[in-house]
Amino acid sequence: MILGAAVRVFARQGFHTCRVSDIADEAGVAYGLVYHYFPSKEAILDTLFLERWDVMLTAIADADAASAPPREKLRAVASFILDSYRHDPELMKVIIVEVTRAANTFGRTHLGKIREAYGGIARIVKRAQEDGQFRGDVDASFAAQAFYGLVEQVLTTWIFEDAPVSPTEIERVKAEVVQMICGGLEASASAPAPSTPATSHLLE
Amino acid sequence: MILGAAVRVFARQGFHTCRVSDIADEAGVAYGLVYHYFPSKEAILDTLFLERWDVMLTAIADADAASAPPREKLRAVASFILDSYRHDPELMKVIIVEVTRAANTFGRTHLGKIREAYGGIARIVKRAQEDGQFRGDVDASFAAQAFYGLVEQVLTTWIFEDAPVSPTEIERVKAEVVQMICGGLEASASAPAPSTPATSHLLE
Amino acid sequence: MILGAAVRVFARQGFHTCRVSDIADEAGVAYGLVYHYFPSKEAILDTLFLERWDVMLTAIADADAASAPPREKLRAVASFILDSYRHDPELMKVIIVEVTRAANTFGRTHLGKIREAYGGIARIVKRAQEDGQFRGDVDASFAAQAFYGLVEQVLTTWIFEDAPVSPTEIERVKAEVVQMICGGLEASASAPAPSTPATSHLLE
Amino acid sequence: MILGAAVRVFARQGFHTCRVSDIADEAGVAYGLVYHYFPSKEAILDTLFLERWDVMLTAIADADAASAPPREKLRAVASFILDSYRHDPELMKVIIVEVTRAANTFGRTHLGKIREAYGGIARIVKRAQEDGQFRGDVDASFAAQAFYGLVEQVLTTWIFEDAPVSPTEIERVKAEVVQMICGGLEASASAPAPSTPATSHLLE
DNA sequence: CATGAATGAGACTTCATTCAT
DNA sequence: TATGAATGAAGTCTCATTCAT
Repeated sequence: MILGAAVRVFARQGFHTCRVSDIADEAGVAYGLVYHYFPSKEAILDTLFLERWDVMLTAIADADAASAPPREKLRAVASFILDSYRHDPELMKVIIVEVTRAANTFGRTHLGKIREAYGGIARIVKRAQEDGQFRGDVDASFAAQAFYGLVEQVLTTWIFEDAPVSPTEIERVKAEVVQMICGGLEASASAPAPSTPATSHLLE
Repeated sequence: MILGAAVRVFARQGFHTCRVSDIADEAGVAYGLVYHYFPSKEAILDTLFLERWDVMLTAIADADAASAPPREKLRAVASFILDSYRHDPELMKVIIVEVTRAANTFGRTHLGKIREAYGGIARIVKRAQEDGQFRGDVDASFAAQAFYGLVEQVLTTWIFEDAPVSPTEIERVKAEVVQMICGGLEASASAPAPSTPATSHLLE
Repeated sequence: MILGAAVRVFARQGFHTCRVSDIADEAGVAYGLVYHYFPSKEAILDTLFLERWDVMLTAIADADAASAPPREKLRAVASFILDSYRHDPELMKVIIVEVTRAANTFGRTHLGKIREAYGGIARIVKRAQEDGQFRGDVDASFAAQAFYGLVEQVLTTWIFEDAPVSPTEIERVKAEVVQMICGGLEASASAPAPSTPATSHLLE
Repeated sequence: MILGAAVRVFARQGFHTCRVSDIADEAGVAYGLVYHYFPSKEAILDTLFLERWDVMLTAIADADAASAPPREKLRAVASFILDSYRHDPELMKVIIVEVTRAANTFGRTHLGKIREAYGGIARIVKRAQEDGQFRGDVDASFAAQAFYGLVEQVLTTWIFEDAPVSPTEIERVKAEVVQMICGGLEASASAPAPSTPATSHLLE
C-alpha cells in the first residue's frame, strides 16, 4: 500500500531527501502508479497528515467532553498521542518532523489544523480553571503550549534516538507528563495522583 | 555579509526551498563568491548553528554555575533563549526549524550538540533535586525536556505567527515558563516567585 | 462515439496537448476502450483525416468532371471546403492545424493525399487554360496553391477567431474567393460573375 | 549559439517532438546552459518568433510607406518574405509551422502580432483602393488574406518538399504572386507588369 | 576577491500503452 | 465490450557546484 510505504520512506529519509521512486520501490510498484493515486509527492504527505490529525482532534474533543478531572483529561490526550507513537512511530515521526514543525512548508499549509489541536487542549485547561481545579493566573493557551510542547519534545527525543520505546516507558511517561504539567517541579507542589490507563490511541 | 543573508533567506524560504543564488542575491554578491567562503550550502547552515549554539551552551553552563535558586537558574536559561529570539528571530527560526527539529538531516548531524543543551538543563534540575528544592520523584532529563520543549513550543508558535513579539510579552513569558515548570498547573501548587531580569542572551 | 469525441478534444486542446484519457472522458468511456478501437492515439487522427480527406478528393474530382465553366468548378471546390467548415468547424480545424500544416508530423505522413488535392485543383486550372478560359502564362500548380492557400487562410483566420461563422458570410466568401482568384485585384480586371449555390460539402 | 541550434532542431524535428537536450547537443553545450539563457523551451520559440516577426512588420510598414504603385508595394512584401525563406528556410519553417499555423499553442499566444501583419497588408490594399488602382468591391482584409495565404502556401509547399529553392525560382514566384493577386487568373484580366528587384528581406 | 557561464546529476511528473479482470 | 490499475520510458526543469577569467 502506497501510503504505508510513504510513511516508512518519509520517516527513514525525510520528505525532501526521498524520491517518489523510493516510495514506489518501498511499495513494490512502478512509480507511475503513485501518480495514479496522488497528484503529487506533497499530496501524499498532506493525506497522511490530515487523515491522522483529524483522529487526534477527535480524541482531544472526546477527552474534553468526558466528565473527568482535568488531570484525567490531559492524561487521555497525552495517552492518545503517546500510544499513537507506540503503534506507528514512523507516522508520528513524519507528522512531527515534516508537518507540525515545518514552519516554511507543510506546517504553514496545515496551520489551521495544528492550531485546532492547541485550541482543544487550551479548552480543557480553561474549563479546569473555571472549575477552580487549575489556578487561574496561567494563560490557558500558554498551558496548552506547555503540555503539547512537552509531549512533542518527548517524541522528538525518541525520534532522534531512533530506538523502540517499551510499553512500560510509554506508561511511565504518561504519568510524568501529567504530573509535570499539573504539579510542577517544586518540592512544595502537589503530589502525583494515581492514573487510569488510556484505552484508545491514534492508530488502533 | 553572507551569513547574515543566509539567515534571512533560510528563515524566509527554508533551507531546502532556497537556492544558493538566493543567498547571494540577498547578500548582493555573485553566487560564486559564496563558494569562496563556504564549501557548500550545508556548511553555511552548519556554521550558523554551531556558532550560536555554543554561545547557548555557555549560557546554560553559566546559569548552572551561578549561586542562585533553581528557579533563577532556569529563568536565566529561558531568558537567554527568549532574548535571543527577540534580538534575531530569523536566526532562531532557522536553528529551530532547520536543525533542532530536523531529525533526518541537520538534527542528526548536530545531535551531540543538541543533547549537550538538554544535559545542561538536566544538570540544573538534578542539582536542585539533590538540594531538596525540586522534588526527587521526577526524572531530571524528563524535566529538562519539559522545560526545553515548552520554550521551543513558545518559539515555534511565534515563528508560525510570523509577527514581531514585544519586549513586554517576552518578559511575561519568561515568568510564565518558570512558573509553569516549577509550580505546575494545579490550584494547590506553589505560587510564582518574583523574578530577576536576565542580563545576557544568545545574540548580544 | 470515440471519433467524434476525438475531434472535439483535438480541436479544443490540440493533438499534442491532449491525452488519450481526455478523449475517453469526452466520449464518456474508459480510456482502455479507446485502444479497443484504435491501435494508438496517432491512428485516431489518421482515421479522422483520411476518412474526410477522401471525400474532399472526390468532391474535387466531381467538380472537375462537371461540364461547367472553370469559375464554377473552382466555386464548387471552395464551396465544398467552406461548407465543410460550416458543418463541422472542429473537424476542419483539426485537419488543417494538425495535418495539412504539420510539416514534421502528420503532414509528412499524409503528404501524398494532401498533394492529390493540390493536383486536382491544378487539373481544373490546366483544363481551363487549354480551353483558353484562363490565361496560359500562369503555372497551373501555382494557381492551385493560390486557390487552396486562400481558402485555408480564410479558414485559419476563422479558426483563430474561434467564433461561429454565419451562412451569409460563408456564401459571401465563396464568391470572394472565386472572384479574387479569377479576376485579381486590379481595377482593369474582369468583374465578378453571378454564382450558383453549391449542393454538397465535406460533411453532409 | 543556442538560438541558432534551436532553429535547426525545431525545423528538423518540430517543437513538440524535440527535446531540450537535442537543442543543447546541436549547440554543443550542456542542456543546463539552455536554462541559463531561457526560462523554458517555449520561451526559446517565443524569442525566435518575436525577434524575426518584428522585422517583418517593419518591412511591411516600410513597403506601405514607399511612394510606389500598389503592385510594387505587394511585391516588396512578397519579396521580403520569400527572400527571408531563401536566407534561412529553417527559421521560416519554424515560424510558419510552429507559430502562425499553431492555433492551439503559439499561434494563440502571438495572435496579436500575427494580425498586425495581416493588417499591414490590408492597409496597402485599402490605400490602393482609395487611389482607384485596386477595385473597391473587394474587402481589403480579404485581399490581405489572399495575398498572405498564397505566400504562406508557397512556403508550406517548399517546406514539405524539403529541397533547396533556387534564387531563380524565388524571383519567378515573386512575380507570379503579384500577378496572381493583382491580375487574377482569367484571360481577360490585366497582363503582368515588369517588376523591380527587392533589396531587403527578413534575414539580412 | 569576484563574477557568472557552464556543467550534469537528479528530481518530479506525464502519459501512451498494456493487460488482467 | 468495457474498465482502470499498472507500467516505465521519456521529458522538462532545478540547482549545487566548478572554473576560467
